Amino acid sequence: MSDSEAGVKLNPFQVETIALFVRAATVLRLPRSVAQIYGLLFTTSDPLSLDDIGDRLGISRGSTFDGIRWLRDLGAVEGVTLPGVRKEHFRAEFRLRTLATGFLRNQIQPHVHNGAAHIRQLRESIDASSPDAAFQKDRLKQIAGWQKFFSRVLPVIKALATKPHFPLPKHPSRS
Amino acid sequence: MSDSEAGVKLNPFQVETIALFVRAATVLRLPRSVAQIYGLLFTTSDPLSLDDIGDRLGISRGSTFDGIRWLRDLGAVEGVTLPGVRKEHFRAEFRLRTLATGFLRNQIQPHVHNGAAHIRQLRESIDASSPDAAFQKDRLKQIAGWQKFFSRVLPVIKALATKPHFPLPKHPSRS
DNA sequence: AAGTTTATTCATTTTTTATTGAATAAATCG
DNA sequence: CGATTTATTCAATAAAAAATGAATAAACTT
Repeated sequence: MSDSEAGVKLNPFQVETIALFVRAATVLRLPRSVAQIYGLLFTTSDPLSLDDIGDRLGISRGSTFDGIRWLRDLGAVEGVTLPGVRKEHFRAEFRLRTLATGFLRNQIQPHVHNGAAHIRQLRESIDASSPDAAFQKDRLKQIAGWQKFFSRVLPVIKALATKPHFPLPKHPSRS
Repeated sequence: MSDSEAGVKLNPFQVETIALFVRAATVLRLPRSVAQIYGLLFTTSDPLSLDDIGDRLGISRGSTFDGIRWLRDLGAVEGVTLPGVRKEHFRAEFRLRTLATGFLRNQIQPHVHNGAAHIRQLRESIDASSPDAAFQKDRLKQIAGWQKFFSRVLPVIKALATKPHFPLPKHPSRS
């Protein structure tokens, strides 16, 4: 579906920002609608309802709901209850630490954790009496090293995302 | 397609390892065949030809070729010329630094780089005379901050992957 | 409680992505 | 050189993922 239909309800800044997020989502292979929804909320100062969102983006009720759920699970969107208004409304969370933490927690961590169990299983598949055993043990060691790397690098990334001024090569300070 | 057909030509360690890589590829949303090929080469001590690979995995010539090209572009596989053998053969590269560097270079860096140009374009979409201008400038600042974060965090990951004993910053408890 | 609005599910359809394999090109050999 | 093997392309097909929207459930109102 073209964006032109939705475009009439969005200002140029929103159109451009949403396009940027959609490209980013493509890189991360996340659903387009998720990026659209986040982009819309990110560029809208007041919280929006599900209907508001679907209406302005021209996407279906189901996609809107699924997208909001995905974003909320991640911590990228939070629901707000407006006084005297029944429909739940939503607004974007955009602190880097929250986004990074949620993404790592939901999308990455589970797999890294499962990986440890799979490595044990891998070890058992080696036939010690085979002439390949030495070679296979070597490869297994390699995989275990990768696993270790990932389990250590994730907290570092998390820490970097949390600290606004993380220690790195000197750079011109912001004005 | 089921793996059973291919399984008969693979030992248990290979079957398990390939399954592990296929799962990892699913997380990274990379094509299954790429993971299969890498897994096969990783668990085979001697280099294999395109025909060897397609034959043992039960995948087509085209997929095999595409997968090898993808892996070779990344630096995860290297071609070797065996003396007196016409067909080119391939073997897996598995140093973490090479893999990480290649992945970042091919899959991530280009987009981060393009991002900088897109942010400039975004700035021009703000109508300074609109009442939203201040809000939009604020959001733009936010996006620019993310961009900065990514452009700085990538080299760090690269560095961590390169050093076998990387220095884990003693980060103070978050507040 | 019934009536109404809002939230959620999920079987179907659409769209996107990956795979196939026959056709073509390039390389190598006698 | 022509014959043969190997490498590469790409249009067609299959498989996977995302989007749709009508149906159902839950929440709220009077």
